[in-house]
Amino acid sequence: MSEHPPNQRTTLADVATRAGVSRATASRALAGDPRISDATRSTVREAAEALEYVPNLAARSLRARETRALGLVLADLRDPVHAQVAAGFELGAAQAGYTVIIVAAGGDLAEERRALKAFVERSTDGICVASGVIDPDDARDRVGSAPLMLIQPDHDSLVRVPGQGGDGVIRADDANGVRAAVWHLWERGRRDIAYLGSGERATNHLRRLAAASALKAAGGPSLRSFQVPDDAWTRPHELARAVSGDLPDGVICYDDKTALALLDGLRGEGVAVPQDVAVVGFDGIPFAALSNPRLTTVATPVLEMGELGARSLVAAIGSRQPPPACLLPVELVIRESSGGAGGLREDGVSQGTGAGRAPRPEVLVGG
Amino acid sequence: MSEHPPNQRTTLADVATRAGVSRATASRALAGDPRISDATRSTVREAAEALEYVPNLAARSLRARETRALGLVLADLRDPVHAQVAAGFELGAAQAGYTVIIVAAGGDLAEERRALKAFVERSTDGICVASGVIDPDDARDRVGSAPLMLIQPDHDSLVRVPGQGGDGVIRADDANGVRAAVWHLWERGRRDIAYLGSGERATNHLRRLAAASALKAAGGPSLRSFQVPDDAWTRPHELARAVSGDLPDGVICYDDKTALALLDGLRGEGVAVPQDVAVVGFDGIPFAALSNPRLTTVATPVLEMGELGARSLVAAIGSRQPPPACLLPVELVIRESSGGAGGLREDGVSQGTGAGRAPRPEVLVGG
DNA sequence: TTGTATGCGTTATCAA
DNA sequence: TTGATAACGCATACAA
Repeated sequence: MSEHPPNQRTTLADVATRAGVSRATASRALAGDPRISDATRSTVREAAEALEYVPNLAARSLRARETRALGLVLADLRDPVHAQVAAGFELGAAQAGYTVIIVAAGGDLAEERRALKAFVERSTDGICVASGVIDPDDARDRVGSAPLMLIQPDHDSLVRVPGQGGDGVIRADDANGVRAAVWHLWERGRRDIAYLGSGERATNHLRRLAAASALKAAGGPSLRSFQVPDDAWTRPHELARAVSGDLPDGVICYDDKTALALLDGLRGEGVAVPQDVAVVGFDGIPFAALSNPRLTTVATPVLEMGELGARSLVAAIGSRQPPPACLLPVELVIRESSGGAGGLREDGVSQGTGAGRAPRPEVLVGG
Repeated sequence: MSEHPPNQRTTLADVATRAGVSRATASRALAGDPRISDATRSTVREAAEALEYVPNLAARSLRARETRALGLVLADLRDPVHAQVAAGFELGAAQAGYTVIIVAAGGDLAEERRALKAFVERSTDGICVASGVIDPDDARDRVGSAPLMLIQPDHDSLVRVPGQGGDGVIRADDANGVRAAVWHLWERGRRDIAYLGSGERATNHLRRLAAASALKAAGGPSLRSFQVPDDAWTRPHELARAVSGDLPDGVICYDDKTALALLDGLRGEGVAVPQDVAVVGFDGIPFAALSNPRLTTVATPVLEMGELGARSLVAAIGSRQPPPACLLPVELVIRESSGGAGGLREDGVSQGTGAGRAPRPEVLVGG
């Protein structure tokens, strides 16, 4: 506390001095306090302008006990789905005047915990975990009194709790989407249907279970199942070989990345899609509409989920109520990889996910 | 300052009290100050543990004049390239113990300025603008004394300044990459080469100019040129129609999104790639390796650029030196859409960009 | 309508 | 080795 590196930032006190008023008055004037006379208000504003005053939010936060910042933990920004969620979250936050701190935890439990701790240290006004592997209850414990949202949590407890999940959980209706995919394949005459799973976590199990039960309900044989590692999509040959040995006539993939890689790999094997096998993806990333053949997929409203996450947090901050749970509808987008729309037009690519913005009660079919 | 919502967070004072020491001692003990006796240190640590003490970074920042936070402005997280840059930036920041505030400015100048202001208000220790449209000098003015990095700035001044650009500018060697693409097409016997530009900003012009001069240098005819809006990739038909009316035999696209959409659109028009026209993209996004035909592209080290951005900021913060400029090499990845590697093996998809991590002096060819 | 004084939770200075 | 105390920059309760 002695070296004055001469470029100290101008502070409220400087503004006050220049305007010839007290710090309190300067503060109130800039805050738009109605009790301040127009004359002083403009004097102060001019002084602030002239000195290029920028408020110090650390100080303000300390005093006001709010940071106007939200924390977002996610697995990996490189993944188009997570990036989309992040984009929506940032959008929702920005609209409400909040800034976003993002931590990529790589699907690692310890990292997720560290991220939560970082957010608590920074006193973020709200915290969101997207696709987290952390136990929701554990997460709730760690965030203290800050409102918490969980978007598509990937923890086992979710498999046991069908439907919405607890407070503050935003989920897509994965089960319904997978069901629609199975029905679609069934309707196209496919009977030897397989689920190609990637990763070993809860959402994967959930989707597999949904596929199995849908196939059973349709009166089909039991679901075939393939399981590949998380990063298998980076090795299309391997992916295709896993499936082509005993080729089903329909494959529902864990996600679009995997499905697109499978398409690529199958082409290498000389397997024709959809003639030899129909392929369905999951997520509805934009590139699913640009593949050859174009990919039939269960589109989830990822951007909307992120946006809703942020909005819910903001609402919870304002109301001091816990944010509600929400189950968002998904949409089966039928394209070439499963034989096409059959008379209906196919949908094109869009900036969004292909899913409608407004929650709708049923699984939608078509584009 | 009177209502005690009983769940006040435990503060350092609480820890000190419980440990029976002064706040100063508690602070030093937790900071690992060597002058504190082992006995008190552990007493304090236990107290902190027992009370689940979490330091308040706002207070610390206020006092210490550093936030250990970095600000990142980018256009849109939905874009795979920007998301990749963000991922690299977050990675580099996290490795150095910094957290990242991200603002998506949508390529809008006013938003970018607002973002910079927000970062200054939050006293981020360093600021990075990725693909910003803001004038670099303007940006430097606005960040005050905080170190600033610019990753692939998209401002006209960059067209005029070949090579590196000023301090703190990280660029990929776009011009060289485009040149390599032109040579590649030329070598494959393509003569009627076109550039398909998207957007109206500087990087687009830069790439077009590079293509034109390379074609001229090769002794070819003058470069044909198509220009489509930023979001044209969401309308593949339109994109294809723009080109197919007077079809060139080689097209270099502004980016991979556009190239992939073009592939899709051309398929609709019955145009064969690469037989009728060779297509080259730019960026090296993972899905470029999964298209059908797989996309030849100029791969840029996007993840590395983000990571380098963060590292450079951290270095600048430590050294109080302005961060240096850096021009990163790109890599022409030859795949099917331009006729394939011709004897060389083609590369597969990888998590990264396909470009080498270490800067290398020349444009690389092949996978 | 404005000013005075205090405290938000830390860390650093100085003294013991 | 530790403690008292003063800031950091701001917003507010209370006085005037």
